[in-house]
Amino acid sequence: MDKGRALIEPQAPVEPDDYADHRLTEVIELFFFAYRDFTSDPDEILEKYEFGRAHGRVMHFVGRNPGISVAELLNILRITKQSLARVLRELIERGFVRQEEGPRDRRQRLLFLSQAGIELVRKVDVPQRARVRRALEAAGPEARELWPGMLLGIVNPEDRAAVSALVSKPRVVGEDR
Amino acid sequence: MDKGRALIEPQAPVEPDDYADHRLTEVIELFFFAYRDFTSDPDEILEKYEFGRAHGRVMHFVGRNPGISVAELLNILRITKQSLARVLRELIERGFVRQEEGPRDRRQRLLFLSQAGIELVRKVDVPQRARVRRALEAAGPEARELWPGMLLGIVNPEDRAAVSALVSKPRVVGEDR
DNA sequence: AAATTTATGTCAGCCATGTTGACATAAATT
DNA sequence: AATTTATGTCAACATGGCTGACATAAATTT
Repeated sequence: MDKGRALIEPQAPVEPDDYADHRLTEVIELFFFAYRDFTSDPDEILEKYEFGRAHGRVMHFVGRNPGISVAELLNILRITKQSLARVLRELIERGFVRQEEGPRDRRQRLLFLSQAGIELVRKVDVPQRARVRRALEAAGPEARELWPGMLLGIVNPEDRAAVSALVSKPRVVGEDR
Repeated sequence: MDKGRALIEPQAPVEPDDYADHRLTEVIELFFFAYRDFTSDPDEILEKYEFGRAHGRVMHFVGRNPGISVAELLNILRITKQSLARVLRELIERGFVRQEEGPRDRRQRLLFLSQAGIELVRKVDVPQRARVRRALEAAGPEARELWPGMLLGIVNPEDRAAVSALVSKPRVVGEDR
């Protein structure tokens, strides 16, 4: 029903200003649609375990940062400790996450994935990674190098250094590949 | 505390497979962080009006597609009509959205932004557009052309045509620029 | 040693936004 | 005249956020 113009190469170039302006709208809307589908893969799998998106996020970041403290995890997720406590309790009770007393600071409860947790994270990652892989391949080699910088450009400037350090850590969960 | 490797240009190239594999993880995590900050701009402004993110989304897409039917809007948002009804009722009661009987099909309730709605959408858009503009500029001209295709590659294949048509429609809300 | 700060946990209640299921109405279509 | 479609509505429930108040143990400061 909606004809619209071609997405990648607009047929009739409009004025430069309008063009740049419209490109912003395009990216904003695509961001919404992309994220909507991007999150659907994990959701489906977690549902089978009676877990939600929040559980998936916690497991992901614990898996990527074994021994992370609760405070550090809170800083990544940007939620309150009360919100985290709920999902964390369930993950621990059901044996997907394990806590250890901090060796230096015994107040800390360092977080680790159990074997079950590692396996679930892997399972959740499969379709999501496949989705991103397809998008990277379709976009071509130049795009592959540009993706991370572009996404990082959306992040708040004051958080970029921390985010950059975090995402560039080598993979830990799934020592295989 | 976290050193990590440089994000954009890894210092020591690792094995090709590992590299590609890690790039996927990187993009997945960056997508989370980017979306987290991306949505924070609208949230702050809508809060002042005692509206939520859901109201913002409805106003955005109604503004972009004046005269859209409820069914079409539901198909964009992918939520249930009961969920939509709640926010839509508030938006209509408070005079940000207006309904008109469909001229051909009198069962339809076509949706339009009121003047107040147009103004609020513009207000909400300002920081979000600025954020994306900065990211586009920082990423360089090649990236600017690659963004939309890359994001579209994340969308479910069967929805791409519809999404593409939708986002490439010329701007309507904010006839100015 | 005592006082304070920090890391974490917990209880209780609230809010926004999603869900399902059932039913209602008017208009369009068969 | 019967059926389908577009929309709305009621009710109940789930998830994942939030605030505020308070508790405990360990580390740090005075």
